[in-house]
Amino acid sequence: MVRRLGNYSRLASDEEAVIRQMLMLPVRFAPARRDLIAQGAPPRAVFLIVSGWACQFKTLEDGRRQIVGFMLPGDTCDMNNLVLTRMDHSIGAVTDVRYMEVPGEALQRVAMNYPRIGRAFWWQMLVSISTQREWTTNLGQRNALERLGSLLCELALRLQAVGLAGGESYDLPLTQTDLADATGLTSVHVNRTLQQMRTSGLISLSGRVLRIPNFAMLEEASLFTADYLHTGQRDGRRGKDPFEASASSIW
Amino acid sequence: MVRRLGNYSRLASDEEAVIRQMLMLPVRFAPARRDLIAQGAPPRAVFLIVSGWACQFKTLEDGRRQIVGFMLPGDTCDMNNLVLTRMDHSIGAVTDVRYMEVPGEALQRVAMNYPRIGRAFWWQMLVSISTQREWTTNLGQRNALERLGSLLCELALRLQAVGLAGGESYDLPLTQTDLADATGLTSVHVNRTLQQMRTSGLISLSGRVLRIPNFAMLEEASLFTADYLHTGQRDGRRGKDPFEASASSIW
DNA sequence: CGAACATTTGAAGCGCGTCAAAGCCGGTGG
DNA sequence: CCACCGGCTTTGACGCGCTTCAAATGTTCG
Repeated sequence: MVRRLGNYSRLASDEEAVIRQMLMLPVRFAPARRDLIAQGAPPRAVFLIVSGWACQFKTLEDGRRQIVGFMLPGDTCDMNNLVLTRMDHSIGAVTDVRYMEVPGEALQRVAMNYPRIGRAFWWQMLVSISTQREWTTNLGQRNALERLGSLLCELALRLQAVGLAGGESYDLPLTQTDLADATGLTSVHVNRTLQQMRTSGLISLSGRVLRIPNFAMLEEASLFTADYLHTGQRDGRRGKDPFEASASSIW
Repeated sequence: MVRRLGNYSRLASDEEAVIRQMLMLPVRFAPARRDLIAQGAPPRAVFLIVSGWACQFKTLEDGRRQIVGFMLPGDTCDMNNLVLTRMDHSIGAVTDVRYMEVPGEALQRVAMNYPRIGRAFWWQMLVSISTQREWTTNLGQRNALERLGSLLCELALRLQAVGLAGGESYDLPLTQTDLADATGLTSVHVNRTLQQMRTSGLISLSGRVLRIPNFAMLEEASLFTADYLHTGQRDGRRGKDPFEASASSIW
């Protein structure tokens, strides 16, 4: 689960041990659709997703809702919690979620004492900013098909990075309403656009299984490039999954 | 200029001195519309804006452009540069810009040795994530008037935080095309929407001077809330500018 | 004074939203 | 095992917000 960090900075075994040590924490549970923490609440810790999907979202006064990011297993929320005094967004469970609440001090201490780990935290935080910028661009410049396509590409790569997407398909537990809230569209239009993507062979989606028969084709149709995920290539390590071959075209 | 940091964490005079020391760097210059650094380039340092406005933007393959944030005097870009290997966005000068390139190592060293300063950096970074989330929401959920209104509110508060907006007006060097690229609209529609905002008395804008006669009214019309800027209230210090009175209603 | 650029205006069209109703489940209880 | 229910998906008709294209009108600055 916390191989996420290993993705960013190669960790020695003692460093891994320290992390595992830090994570000797009770595993909490939230059923689907329950909030882990709500906008406006005082933050209490850093959330680490153990299993299931969660999402970060903001709510406007009149009820409109924007999902600003998804949290997959191994992801942590930003460290908002260590410094700021109020949550400016909520974190909600998409599916049943098992998670931990890691005390800020523990994180800070470990990050201080183990520079490589600290560096991994930094990396993670920068990637999350970068991703947020990409979402901004997604909503500002892309049309419905491109938005959905880009989102599905991002999820594919992120899931695969934690071993939850093999081959060319993955489990997509989002409803069309979730997709709508994430892409700034209506669920009706998401539905129609997904159908269009199906008939043009970009994806197949039934039940909760999404299949992307030709990743490169979807990337192109969506104007997706994976650079913003900064899937580290600094030390020459790359995955060998079929997915990645095309995703890494720009590197 | 770097009272920005002081906004986040009250700094002792020796800490201020250290920062000033670190900033004994040549002041560089970029004319309006020139890029400070381009997407794809290897990052070289952290940019600190001394005077003028810059913007961060992403460009899609087909030329569409999304401004993902503005950098005002006193702002630094994120520390992308210390960790990641490629810029995933460009930084461009909106007006003539004077700026510095602060070496990553210097920043790191200072942040390590002076915890309060380090904390201020953290704060700044978290605020920038938070702002990016707000922009995502802006583009995803708000209509043209609300998007423009929210942007103008944000700029008002940020300018005022560095002493560049007094009373109820400020200098807005953005063209309508810039506003369009930032809000995901076309410049034509920006134009029409601005007119509507003028006739309804929300703003007056001529030349480069923007006036917001009634900040609270604009906030309400735009569904703007300033919480995401996290203008620290942790130690009871608040500004006393007329602007702020209304902006802080939710606190 | 004239070129380049920013703002403004008009007319026409399309992408996406809205509203509403109809299928399609999976789950629950009798 | 079936009846029923609530939530998700799908479909249709219609309308509006915003885009597109094009041209006119400032405005700035060499």
